[in-house]
Amino acid sequence: MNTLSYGLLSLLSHAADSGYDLMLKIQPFWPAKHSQIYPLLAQLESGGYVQHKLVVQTDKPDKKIYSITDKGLNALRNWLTLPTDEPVTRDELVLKIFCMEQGDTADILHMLETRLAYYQDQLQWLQSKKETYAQLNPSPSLGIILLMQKGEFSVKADLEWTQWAMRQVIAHEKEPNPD
Amino acid sequence: MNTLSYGLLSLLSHAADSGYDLMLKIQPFWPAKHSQIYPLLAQLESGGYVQHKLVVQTDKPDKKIYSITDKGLNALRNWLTLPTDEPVTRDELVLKIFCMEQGDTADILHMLETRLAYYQDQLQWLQSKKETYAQLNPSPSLGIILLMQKGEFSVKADLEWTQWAMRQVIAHEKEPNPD
DNA sequence: TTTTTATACGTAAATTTTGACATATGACAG
DNA sequence: CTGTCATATGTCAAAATTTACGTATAAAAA
Repeated sequence: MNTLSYGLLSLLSHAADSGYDLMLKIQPFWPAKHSQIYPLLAQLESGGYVQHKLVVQTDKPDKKIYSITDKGLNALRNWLTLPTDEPVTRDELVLKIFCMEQGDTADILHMLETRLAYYQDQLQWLQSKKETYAQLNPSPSLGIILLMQKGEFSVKADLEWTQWAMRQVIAHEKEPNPD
Repeated sequence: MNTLSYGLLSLLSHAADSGYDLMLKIQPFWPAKHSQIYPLLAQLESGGYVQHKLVVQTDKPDKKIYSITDKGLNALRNWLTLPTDEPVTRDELVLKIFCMEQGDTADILHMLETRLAYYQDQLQWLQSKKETYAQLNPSPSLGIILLMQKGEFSVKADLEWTQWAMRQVIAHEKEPNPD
């Protein structure tokens, strides 16, 4: 039982879902491809943590709807009492910033612009999620509210940094020698 | 040539360094164990991107000091012009928050307290780094300044969220039924 | 009408990352 | 004087993750 397995159980503790949709929904929290999700769900099922029923669809391919079992819920509750790993972030951009003096200012600015657009998309996505969730759900889950807020705090800080960094890079280019 | 390889070249573009110290220095940007660093440095050397000389020490074990070659610098400069991967963050805490309703409030609060201490340590480390760097270096590298600021923006946002989340959890516990 | 996109599942190979095992020196604490 | 810690390098196995290969349906776009 690795962290991704618990992540899947965590999603399933809210509602039963297909492997395909679990894969889509877990992306913001723990990026994983379907080639990792499907075998893991089979493994969880063989361990008795989840079970599935086949749902036949006419407009789309048939799917397997997984639901969490009592054993799965117990495993989840126990996991919540265990020490929590520190977060891990890997960002190619920071490695490039570290040696930015080696490259052209235009390339660095282009990289920062692309990243800015990425963060803006993220923020828009978050805010639309927030709206639709508030509309659909009368008594929202505290956990989901906390997570949406975490995302917003984080992306806004990244967004501000990117804009600040772009200004710094431009200022540095215009005034390379202050004497 | 994967991202970690470029990360090592990026560090080496500032100064020659040992595998051990490169391993320590790259942690904040791209976590990696020495078992990953040493073979990669050997691979980079066989590719002609870096070279090393043995430095004999009396008080400590001997070490290999790696330096970047012209070929390495060219590879680094080319890398700066290529598209940049999106950042990847994996945080067990957010998966736990998602199903926090399944556990005890005390366990969740304990998790958040531990995380709070972690972020406070990070912030302290960053600010001490900032000071020592400013003192040691008369003309600081723009890249390093940008990165230290990025870290500070990010950790401060995480810190604020954690404190906010703890207040939310406490409020939610005290007033579970508003009617 | 052909191609692309989204849905939906699956496996196999390659890459990346972690954890364990291994050795060695000097300092420092118990 | 014995164990632990920081330094320093290395290999090997296992686990986690990504990329590629593979099938299939239906809608939408080109």
